Amino acid sequence: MKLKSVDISRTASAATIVFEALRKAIIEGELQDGEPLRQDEIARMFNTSRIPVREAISRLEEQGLVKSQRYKGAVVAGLSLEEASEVFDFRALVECEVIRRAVPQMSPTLLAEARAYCEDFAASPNPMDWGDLNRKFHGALYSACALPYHISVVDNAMDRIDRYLRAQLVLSDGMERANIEHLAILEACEKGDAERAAALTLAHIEGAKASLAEHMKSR
Amino acid sequence: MKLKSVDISRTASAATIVFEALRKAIIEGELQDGEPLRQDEIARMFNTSRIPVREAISRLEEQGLVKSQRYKGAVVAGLSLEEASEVFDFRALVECEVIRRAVPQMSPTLLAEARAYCEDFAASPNPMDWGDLNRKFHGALYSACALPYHISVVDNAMDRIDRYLRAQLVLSDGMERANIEHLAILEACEKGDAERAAALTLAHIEGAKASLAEHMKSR
DNA sequence: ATATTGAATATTGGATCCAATATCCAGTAG
DNA sequence: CTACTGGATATTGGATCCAATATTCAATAT
Repeated sequence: MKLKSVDISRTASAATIVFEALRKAIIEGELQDGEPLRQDEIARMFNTSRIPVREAISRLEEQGLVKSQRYKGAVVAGLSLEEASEVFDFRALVECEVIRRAVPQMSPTLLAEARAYCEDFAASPNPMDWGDLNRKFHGALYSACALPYHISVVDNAMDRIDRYLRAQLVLSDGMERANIEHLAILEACEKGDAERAAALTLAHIEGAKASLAEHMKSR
Repeated sequence: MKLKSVDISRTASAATIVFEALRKAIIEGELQDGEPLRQDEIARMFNTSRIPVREAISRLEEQGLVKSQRYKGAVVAGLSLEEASEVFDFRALVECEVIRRAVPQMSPTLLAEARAYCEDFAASPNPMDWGDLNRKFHGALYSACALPYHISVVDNAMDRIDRYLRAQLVLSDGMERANIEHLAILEACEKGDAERAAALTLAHIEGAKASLAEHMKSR
């Protein structure tokens, strides 16, 4: 039978739609740290009832993106400088290993894809897109490692600090340096030098951590 | 005012109680891989409605302990050998770093506590307790590292493979070897030798991985 | 006998309603 | 004027009901 088929059983429930929208709003920084999430208000915005909203919020809490207190509601979970630093340390540990194991398995197609994201990142005039393209670039490289659990954990770590990185990319000269470092990482990958790619990734993450620490302290 | 006070706002909701009970049942292997979780049945067991049960299940899904399909329900998420192996590799990476950073900060009190768990583990006649005491031992050592995010991530990784480890501890001679390795790790910690503790932890985890692989292949 | 259809049942997803708790504010005592 | 009390309002947690989908199984056609 010739028919463009779709797996209907995987269509999104209302709860999933709300979850993804809230997650996006949080990691992009559209919802401020500490901002309360009112079930009623969100339900009205999505034209649904509070039940799927509650499910979405409880999932976000499990992901560490919101904190809730019984009968008081949920607020966006912000990170202290110490907490954010720890997440960076964690990323450094895991992402270095991921890219080390990814490099030997990168196909030319994948490298071309990563290069495209890298160039988009450098060329994009819209700061709102930087965070996305940054993640797409790194994600493309990491995807070659064939370690789905590692990648899912890194994604969650990234979710927690994404909004701070975005803010900092916009406010400082972080954009320029990020771009130079991306090119260096990409080059190491293209040459098949896993150790160098890992070392550069380490520097990239530690640099971002230091820069963010500077930025958060001054605030 | 002298009064033994309790923070009532942190008392557990029905959803939390169900979540924790299901989580425990899954990681202890009481619920088989692939076993469906019927909302109605669970609700009746806890004498509540399906609403908190659904919230519990959606949290479990976010933790990766169950998988659900729209309108079909949730089942306990089992791991293939490859998936389990990846989780072990991840644990090796993170737990080594955690114990390396924990060793310099271990107080005599903490070491005594860890030794107590270690001895309980060795002496416990009840296989049902082994998994618990094993986690308490490692958890006690790790708690000194003051890296709460790392620890929470390790906990989640452990949740995913706990039931397989338990089954294997019971069925093979894993218990004996685990005990010897625990003592060696503890000794390294007491001597303040972080690198040795990390190396022993690595061997401990890789040994468990190999042993589990053997066990899963034969099944 | 096997495959297909359609009704009956089971199960999940969501809406609405009620109860429990928190928050806010006016009133009152000191 | 300040601190406490009590009620009005807002918000969350849970129960019940309804709609949408899946599953099972009997009936039927080939």
